[in-house]
Amino acid sequence: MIDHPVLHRMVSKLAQRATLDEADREALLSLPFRIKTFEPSSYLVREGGPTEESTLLLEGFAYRQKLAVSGDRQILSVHVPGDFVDLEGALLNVADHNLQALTRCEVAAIPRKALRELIDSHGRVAHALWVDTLIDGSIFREWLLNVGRRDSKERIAHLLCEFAKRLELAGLGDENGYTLPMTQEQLADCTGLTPVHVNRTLKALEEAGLIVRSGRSVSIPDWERLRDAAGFSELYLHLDQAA
Amino acid sequence: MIDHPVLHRMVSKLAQRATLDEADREALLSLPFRIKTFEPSSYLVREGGPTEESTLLLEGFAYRQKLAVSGDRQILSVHVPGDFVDLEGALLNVADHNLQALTRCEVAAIPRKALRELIDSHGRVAHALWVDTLIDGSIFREWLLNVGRRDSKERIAHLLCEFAKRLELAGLGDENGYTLPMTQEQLADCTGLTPVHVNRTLKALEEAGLIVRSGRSVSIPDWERLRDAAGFSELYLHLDQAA
DNA sequence: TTTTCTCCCTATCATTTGTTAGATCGTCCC
DNA sequence: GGGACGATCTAACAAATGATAGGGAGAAAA
Repeated sequence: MIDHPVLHRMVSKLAQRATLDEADREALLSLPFRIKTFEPSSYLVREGGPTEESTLLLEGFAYRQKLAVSGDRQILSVHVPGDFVDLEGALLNVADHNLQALTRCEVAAIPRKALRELIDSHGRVAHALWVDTLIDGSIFREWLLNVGRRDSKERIAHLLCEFAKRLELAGLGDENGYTLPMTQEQLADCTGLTPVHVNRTLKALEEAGLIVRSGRSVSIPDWERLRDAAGFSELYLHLDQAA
Repeated sequence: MIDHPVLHRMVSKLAQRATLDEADREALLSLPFRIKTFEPSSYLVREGGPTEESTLLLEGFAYRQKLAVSGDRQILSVHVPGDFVDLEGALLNVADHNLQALTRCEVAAIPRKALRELIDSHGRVAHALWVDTLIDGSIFREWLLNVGRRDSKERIAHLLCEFAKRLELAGLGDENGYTLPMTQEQLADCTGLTPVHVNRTLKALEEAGLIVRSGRSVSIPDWERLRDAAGFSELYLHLDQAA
């Protein structure tokens, strides 16, 4: 067991999702793992591949994606440090999507077997992890609404709102702004748009005074206005999800 | 406890997802519940509302949906008899989406409290139910890809392929065809299209010989061709997911 | 039978978004 | 400094999809 600050943050996050006693925390912290580093755009997991390990993201950003037969890519979710990505891997036999590094990132890779033993022996930990996957599911549903039924401005604005909230939780920004670790092409793949149109849309949002950009930093002069333009409501993030 | 055939089908489905012993099955079958009937388009659960009960769909079809502020609706998933819908309700404090009856349907409504006790006391049952929610999550991801990165023909074709597989599993159709319980407007809300365009697209699929329609029955003269046109691969349904 | 209602279907036109092709800008590397 | 590179940004045009409007068919109700 190593002593990485993100590990502790992860444990406190889980502790909000189910009542964990000292033994539960202990069991979580003594999970075996290997530290691995991935370069930007390298694959952590491939669709159709076996699921040997789950990964706790320690540093950097990663995303899940799937490819259409046309080769077009859809980004399914973006993960920040502290996220337990690919928890499905412990329970499902085959990966149904790809997991790719967004920035250079460092992860703790936990063997499937150890994780399953933890789940089988520690009901409350299993409960907390389950809630984690349910919140992931809620975010997928919101993205589905985003891509299916919002126009490009709302769509991008919504994504920016979600990042603001989630980066704030991860201690990497706040409602006033943050540094977006994505290219416009990746934003396009999150929203089902083309890079050209993302560019147009960002420009339009900026002209409307909803955001101010400088490089990849986004600042949000008026959170309420951006939120309203996006139709954003944080309900789906289940931030209240205490035990 | 009543003796509904769908209950037993549900238990065998779960038994494929984790090893369940006799006590586990017994516990599942003796969950308390109330039988309720819902008329088409009535709400079983409302977004933002409390989550008092989870519902096992016994007969009929239901769907989850969310509304954009514009009033546009996105259908998130469609459920068939035997599906344990709204299992999130047992673990999350607030519903993040609506659950609506597609056809007249009959459900067993299980109190949140009883379900949580079952989960806490029967680890293997919890495991099986967790896997169920993970497969739901996988389907959300595929829908996200569908809506985000497939054009209208592929999108509709993909939806028709998924229904074929899932209705087959529920004993309500097969790869040769089935009766679709949805209007074109609802298909539009599943795919992020407009009803007019769904109509055009269905016509185009029929003219291409990929499907034959008669009322709401769809027959599939050549499964391989439809599958290829849709870019459909059943991997994401995790049909293999045995213990 | 007539009425009413919902759904299906189509035509026409409008709009959003996509495509293609480059120009520009900053950074890294030599 | 001078490329080389990836990312951003723009313009002009094309294509897919949306909006509006209404006809028609079938089922249920009166």
